Amino acid sequence: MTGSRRQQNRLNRERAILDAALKVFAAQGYTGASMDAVAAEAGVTKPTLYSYFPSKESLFQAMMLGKRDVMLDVFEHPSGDMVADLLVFAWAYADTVMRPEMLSLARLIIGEVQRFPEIGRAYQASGPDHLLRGIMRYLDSQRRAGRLAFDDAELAAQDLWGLILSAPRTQALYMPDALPDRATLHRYITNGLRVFLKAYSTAPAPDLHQLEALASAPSQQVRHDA
Amino acid sequence: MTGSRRQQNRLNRERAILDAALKVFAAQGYTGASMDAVAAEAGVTKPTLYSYFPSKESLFQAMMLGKRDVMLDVFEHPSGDMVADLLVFAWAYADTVMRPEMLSLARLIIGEVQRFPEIGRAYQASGPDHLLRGIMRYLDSQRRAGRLAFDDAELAAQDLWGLILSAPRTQALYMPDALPDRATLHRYITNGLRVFLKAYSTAPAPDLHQLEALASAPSQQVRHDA
DNA sequence: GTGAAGCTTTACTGACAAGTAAAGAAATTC
DNA sequence: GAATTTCTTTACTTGTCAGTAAAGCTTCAC
Repeated sequence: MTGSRRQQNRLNRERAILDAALKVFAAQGYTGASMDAVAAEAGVTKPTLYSYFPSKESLFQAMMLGKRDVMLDVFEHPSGDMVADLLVFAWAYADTVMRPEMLSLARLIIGEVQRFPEIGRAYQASGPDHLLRGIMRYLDSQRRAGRLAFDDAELAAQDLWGLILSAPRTQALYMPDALPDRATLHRYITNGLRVFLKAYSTAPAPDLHQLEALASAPSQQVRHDA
Repeated sequence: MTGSRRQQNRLNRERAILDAALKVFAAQGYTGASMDAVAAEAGVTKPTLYSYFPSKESLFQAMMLGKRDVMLDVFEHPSGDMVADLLVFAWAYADTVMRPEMLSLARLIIGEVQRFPEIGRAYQASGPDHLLRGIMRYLDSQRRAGRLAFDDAELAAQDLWGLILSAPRTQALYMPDALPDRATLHRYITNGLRVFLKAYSTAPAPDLHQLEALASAPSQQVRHDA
């Protein structure tokens, strides 16, 4: 029904190859990764690999462009409680972006962006920019509801981002072996939201108290595949 | 006086080699860069290169560890006007960290950190961490003077950092061809400081007016070599 | 079942890069 | 100013990797 058995095998193998490519490229970098290593990791031999992708470069591009992380549309279902929404978003975002594989992918993109500028642009558009637009829409809705006050939604969204996770993420990029634990993330998130609300909330101070109570909310695992 | 002519030549050449190594490694990555290319860029041949550094790896490490950017001690000479100090700092920091060579270096480190973890740690310690401690000292002095209020100086310093430059810098890492112009940086800096002061300043609002007046202060070029 | 098609594998090629040996040039010492 | 030492270069070796040609196997059609 879903194609012949041959085609099915082909698709499975293609996926296996792409997964292997991600693994090997992320570990070794573009130039450091050998096609033999990718083939071995995928359980395939090299000419088979070349029957799926005509060159190393095309494999890399296909893998990267297919990997655009579908950035959680957490704000699609707002709860009506802004602080709770922001906390859910913050944890979902942290759980996505601080995963070791995601950090490896980011390192790979950053490291190879001079060689493959399109990949950097594509990632920026489908990841950060997409996320930013989601935040902007949500913040705007809260502004219309009178709960937030700002002129420039883009700046406000970037502030939220920067306050919550820029520090631990930047650090994680430089030090893969010292990923922050959940208590540390909690500290960043709580503090970041407090500062954000202090700067942008129309309520004088009350909603800050929710933060401590809510901060230890369960952290949802979030899907992030292609 | 400063050693024999031979030794002098040797030092000059070593510096030329290190400069060339930075250039080539930053452009091609560790695996992508060839020792021939480094030698050519330095105006030397390969065996000469190997007489200075016994291997590609040792050259890379020597180059990177020597390159720790001496992060501006802007806060060493506070003016007494906190908003003016913060603006000077923000621009000095922006001028250092957003330079194309600095961004290339950061990309190189991030891209190779899985291969050379010590380099990531060394960079983190001499760059961001060193800077952070400087900011903390300054913010603490302002808190003692009653102009700022916060519990955790480290979080406050990271907030300042994150608000001012995390967005343009992150974006620049992914998109080397689309560096923000000075007007854009101005926008980030002004907004970041406004949010920071709103969250942390003890003054209700007055000092914010200075921002617009001062924001277009001349941007000092800052030295940043090893 | 048998023939034909396509896919996969073993085995190879050409190019390039890290690192080196021995010849050649330059500077310092007496 | 000549001998020696040190540094630099030309020319090479070894290994690795991207990409490929031809042989072998599996799957589907009839």
